[in-house]
Amino acid sequence: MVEKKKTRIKIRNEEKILEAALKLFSAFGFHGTTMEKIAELADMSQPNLHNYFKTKADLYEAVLNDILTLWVDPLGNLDVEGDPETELRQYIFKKIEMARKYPEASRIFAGEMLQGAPILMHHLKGQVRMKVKAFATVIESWARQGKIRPVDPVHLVFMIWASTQHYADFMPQIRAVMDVARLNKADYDAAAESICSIIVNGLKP
Amino acid sequence: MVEKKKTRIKIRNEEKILEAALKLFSAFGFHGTTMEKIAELADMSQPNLHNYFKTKADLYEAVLNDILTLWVDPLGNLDVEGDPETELRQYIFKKIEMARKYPEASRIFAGEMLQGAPILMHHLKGQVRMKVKAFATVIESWARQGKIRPVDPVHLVFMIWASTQHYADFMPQIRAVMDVARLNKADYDAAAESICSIIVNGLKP
DNA sequence: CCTACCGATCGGTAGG
DNA sequence: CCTACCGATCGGTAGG
Repeated sequence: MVEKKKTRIKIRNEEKILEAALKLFSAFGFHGTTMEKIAELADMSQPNLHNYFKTKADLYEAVLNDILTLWVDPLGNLDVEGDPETELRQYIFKKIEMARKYPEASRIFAGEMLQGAPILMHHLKGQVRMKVKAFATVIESWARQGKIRPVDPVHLVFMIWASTQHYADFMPQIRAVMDVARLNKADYDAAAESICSIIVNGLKP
Repeated sequence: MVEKKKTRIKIRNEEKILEAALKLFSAFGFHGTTMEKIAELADMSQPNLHNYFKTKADLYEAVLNDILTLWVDPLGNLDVEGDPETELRQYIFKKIEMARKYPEASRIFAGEMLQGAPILMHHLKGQVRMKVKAFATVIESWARQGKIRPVDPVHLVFMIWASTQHYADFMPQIRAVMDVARLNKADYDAAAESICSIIVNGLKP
């Protein structure tokens, strides 16, 4: 059997396809992306893609699943024992950093939302809701202890997610308004700092 | 000439087409929407659409232009003479109300952003930047007068836009997390109230 | 993994 | 404003 060699190439190719697909799907959406373009970017023939992913829809789902772990998981959680200011700052900076490092992932999720999240709905009701519940528990505990002002934790988490992901999803508007060709790390940090200062101060008792 | 009668029907049909196109483009994107489907929803034959809009791209642009006035304009502005809390509350509630009443408009803009805003870029560098400049002037004036804490006005306005539009653009996630089939007016108001309280308190000197 | 190719869909036009 | 239809594109398969 020469399976070993084949398998290594297969794995490499699968990665190349997923990478190319992520870039194109995030930039042009599902219907705006052709298998031909993905094949081109992955440096393969178009029919060959179907040896790795049966259909275009399968490939799209694979891309979504691929980034789901990367997107939802490493977010971590607030430590109820920690100081609200420190914990929230950490959380917000982590989110901004993800918008900076993985803008395609952010955009593909946003695109899914805009279209009603047909594929992601299942995860939204599972993983994502759990994340929010955990977040809410900590916020409510802090409020009870008088460490922060009482606030609806669900709207708070939406506010944080929206404000941070905005820097990936609405990039063209941000570049146009700020009049820069590209945002550098300092710009993202300044954004995170602004968001932090408003939210942290906004939650002071 | 029977032009008068014809014109009236033509105007009515054009409206029907634009309405149908807005719904479908916002739900499925440009490439995910077919002229056939638009025709169906507008209750006309597909070839007849081309009598009103030469190409699909033209129709799409017409939809964008149509909502641009509705979206950017009536936002109004902050009154520098006014009380920061009152003014910001009004602004945020107006934005949430727009997300509630015109979610399709919000989503079509978001979709455009995700794809790099090829058509909207011109307006982003014009109208939208002007709006931000005007907003920034008021914020900075308030900060100088000591009415609010100094804060980067650009990041502040992005924060407000992102947080409010989120309730239109990320509807599926919001419904899944809140575990409701539909958000009613009270839900939107509660969201606006949460956003307001954090931002207004966050800006207190 | 490639060449060749099919069937379906879609935007747009002709012609009345 | 309709019927009929064309040309191009695209996802996917056959067969080797």
